Amino acid sequence: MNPTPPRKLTLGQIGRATGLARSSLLHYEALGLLAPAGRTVAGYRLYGEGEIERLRTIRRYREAGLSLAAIRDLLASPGAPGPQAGPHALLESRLVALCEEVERLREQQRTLARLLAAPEFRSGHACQGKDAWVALLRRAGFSDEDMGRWHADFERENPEGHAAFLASLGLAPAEIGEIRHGSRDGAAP
Amino acid sequence: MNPTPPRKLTLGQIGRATGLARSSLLHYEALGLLAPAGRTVAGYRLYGEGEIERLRTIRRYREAGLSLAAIRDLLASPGAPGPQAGPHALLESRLVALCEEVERLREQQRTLARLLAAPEFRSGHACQGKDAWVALLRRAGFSDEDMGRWHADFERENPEGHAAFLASLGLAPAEIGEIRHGSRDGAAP
DNA sequence: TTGCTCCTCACGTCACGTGAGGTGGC
DNA sequence: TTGCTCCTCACGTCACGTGAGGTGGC
Repeated sequence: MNPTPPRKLTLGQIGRATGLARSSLLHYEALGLLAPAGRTVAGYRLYGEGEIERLRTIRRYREAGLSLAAIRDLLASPGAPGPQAGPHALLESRLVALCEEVERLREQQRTLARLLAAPEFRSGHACQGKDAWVALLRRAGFSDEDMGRWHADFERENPEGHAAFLASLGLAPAEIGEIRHGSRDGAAP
Repeated sequence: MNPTPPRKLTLGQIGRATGLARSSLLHYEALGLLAPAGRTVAGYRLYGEGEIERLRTIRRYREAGLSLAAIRDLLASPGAPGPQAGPHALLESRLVALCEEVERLREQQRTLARLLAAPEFRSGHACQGKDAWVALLRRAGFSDEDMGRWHADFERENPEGHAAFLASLGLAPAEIGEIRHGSRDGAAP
């Protein structure tokens, strides 16, 4: 008669089933995000289908970078209650905030490239040429446009330093002038 | 004779001079990154030119996203000692690691967009149309190419969901087919 | 005397990770 | 009996932020 009673999982089992660490699950429990469905006589936590679903939802939100506090609010709100603070608005604001985060990291990359271009770092080391430099920036995710912007910023804030750096890459004077002042008159894409 | 004895600064003053919070300076001191040049009789910390320079260096590295431990190592190493772990290699590896960070955040953005495109979030709310949706993704830093990739991923992993979402934006069937299957035969860039 | 700055603990933040010391189940 | 899993504290991580309670300097 009973259509296979739903199998209950222990902590480690539900962790593996949802791809979360045991410590994470215990942490969620401590925060009131997720309680086990019950316990065995020995005190082992037991979880059912509902908990698995809830954990999958939590995991999705975590992958979207939401804080556990935000997730608690989202799971608590039935539909879309408040005027501004509904779940929809929360996800939207996170989406836009991530854009600012990305911009911050890209700024850090530009700062690092500037540090690496400084004489202290260019001298002692095995002095790399242009190709190695470009390859490094490519690995760092710089597009052609990013590189152009980076050179323009460098030129604006420290023209002599920029020139010295380009020379240290082993570039010919003509090429240096082109990069510094973008005299690409004759070239058509 | 004395060419103006170098003015010593207190904690708050050097904080303002370098753009760092008092708590940060105290923290750096606790970690052994920066010690005051001396103290007044009353115990006030006093900093000189050397400390200002050192703090500016620390700040530059922090802006590049280096950890305080990494900065300690950088400031301790005289030139480029080890085989791999020199300052140059450290900055390079951070530069590349940031690229992976950026990719992670962009992945979070795609996840969020998928969540916002789900029926739960499309229904209850004031159902926005195509323009509002595109504007949101633009604000989040999505390029045309990013949007194209996002739709392609969505289509691959959940074709019906994708179709339903596009319909909920108020698009015409022809437009929907175009986005789903990229039938842009007649268009030339 | 009134603000302002400075001092030294010491605890909080965030999402867990990592033992320590002990027990249950096959 | 041997592994394996589970339990409950409790402290560590990272770079600070934030008081609490008290003192110096103009």
